[in-house]
Amino acid sequence: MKDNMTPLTDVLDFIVDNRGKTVPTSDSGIPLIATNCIKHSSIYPTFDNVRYVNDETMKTWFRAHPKPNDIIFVNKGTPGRVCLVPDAVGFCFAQDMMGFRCDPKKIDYQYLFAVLRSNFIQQKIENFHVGLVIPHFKKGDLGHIKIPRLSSRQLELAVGKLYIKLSKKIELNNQINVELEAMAKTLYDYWFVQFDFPDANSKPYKSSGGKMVYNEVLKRDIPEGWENGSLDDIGQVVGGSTPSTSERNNFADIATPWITPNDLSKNQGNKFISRGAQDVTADGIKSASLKTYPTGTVLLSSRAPIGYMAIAQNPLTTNQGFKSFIPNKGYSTEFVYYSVRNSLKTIEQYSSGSTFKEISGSVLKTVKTILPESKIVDDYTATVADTFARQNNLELENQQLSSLRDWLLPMLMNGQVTVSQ
DNA sequence: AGTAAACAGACAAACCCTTG
DNA sequence: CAAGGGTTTGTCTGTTTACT
Repeated sequence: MKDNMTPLTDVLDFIVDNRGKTVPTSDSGIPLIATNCIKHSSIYPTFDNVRYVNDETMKTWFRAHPKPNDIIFVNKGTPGRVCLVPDAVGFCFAQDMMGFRCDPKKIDYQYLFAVLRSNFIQQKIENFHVGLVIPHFKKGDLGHIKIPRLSSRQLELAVGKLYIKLSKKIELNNQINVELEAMAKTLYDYWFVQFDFPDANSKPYKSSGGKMVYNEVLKRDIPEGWENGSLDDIGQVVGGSTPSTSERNNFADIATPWITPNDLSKNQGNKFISRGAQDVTADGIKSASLKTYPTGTVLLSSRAPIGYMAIAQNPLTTNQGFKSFIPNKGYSTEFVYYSVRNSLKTIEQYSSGSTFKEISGSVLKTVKTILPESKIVDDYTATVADTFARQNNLELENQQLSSLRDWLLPMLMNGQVTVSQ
């Protein structure tokens, strides 16, 4: 790395620091973010499990508040995670993190932000962890974090801006995906919940007076010709398993993809999955009598967090935390996906267990659902197939963008690659 | 034998206390 | 009172045990 380094503390103007004391919260008011809101999947803090403080607390309790373009630095739990403070701040923060305010005469916040997120600095930070119980980064060690400097401030700024631009493109793709998802879901609801699928004259069926028949099992009117059924009717329900983890031969980096709920929680937001953290070998498959599921299988986590869903992008298998639907009963992946999603509330209600909730395969199979005429299902599939393909492409593009970003950053930092300004 | 539930450990986050 | 540390709480998940 560069020989030209500046201690982190030398480029900062101020540090927002509210560590060590507990904020009184209230039911509403100004959002109070905690360390779980600082994630590298987002440039800005997210508002997960956010709590609130009232005006009075906001004004009097804190030592300081973050300002736009401050860099929030987590120093407890998983020290080193950083996010930027957006232009409209809209939140305050308390313990276990600090806010770095850059001295604009000395460094651009964009560059410092990119550097702090680099593996190079993340590893340095890890080396300073203290605490026997909880990893902890001491404020006093900030001066030991050395920031590599480039030949000019202009170059640094360009690097920082490039990093942020790539990150923003990734987040934009994610937003597009959220909207595509809403569209496909809305269409499902419109066709199969409200029954306003296009009739023979391309008019919405129910609203245009399409014939409805009372169904005893579902206890409501459904379009004539449709039937009641259960989730067992729309796909083959299969459960995964875990080979003995003490037997090293059961696992490998590249073999048959094997998905655990943990892979989906890390993958959050992604609709398609190709592989998890570990693959299982032929030995592992044999010892746990695992079955491989085909592309297009709909995965549903069935333990602890019930309801993580994903679609197999290639043949794979899962651990025991999943029940999956192989779409081999005449209903498409697209239809199965939303039928299951639409049943999640019931599935959660049917789950049992004292330590944590779990839905068993046999109970899952009994969850009632509607079985439309196959032509309507086919039409739906044809309509949303393109949306699914676009979502998949955007997810793949994001994987490429983030690996590009993470590959490029160290090259830029050590001068192997340069940016035209 | 295969599936479901319980157990227990790991981990992370939120919170609180002590010390200089 | 700031800063550094631990305690508590809660969640997640692989493994074991129990039950068809």
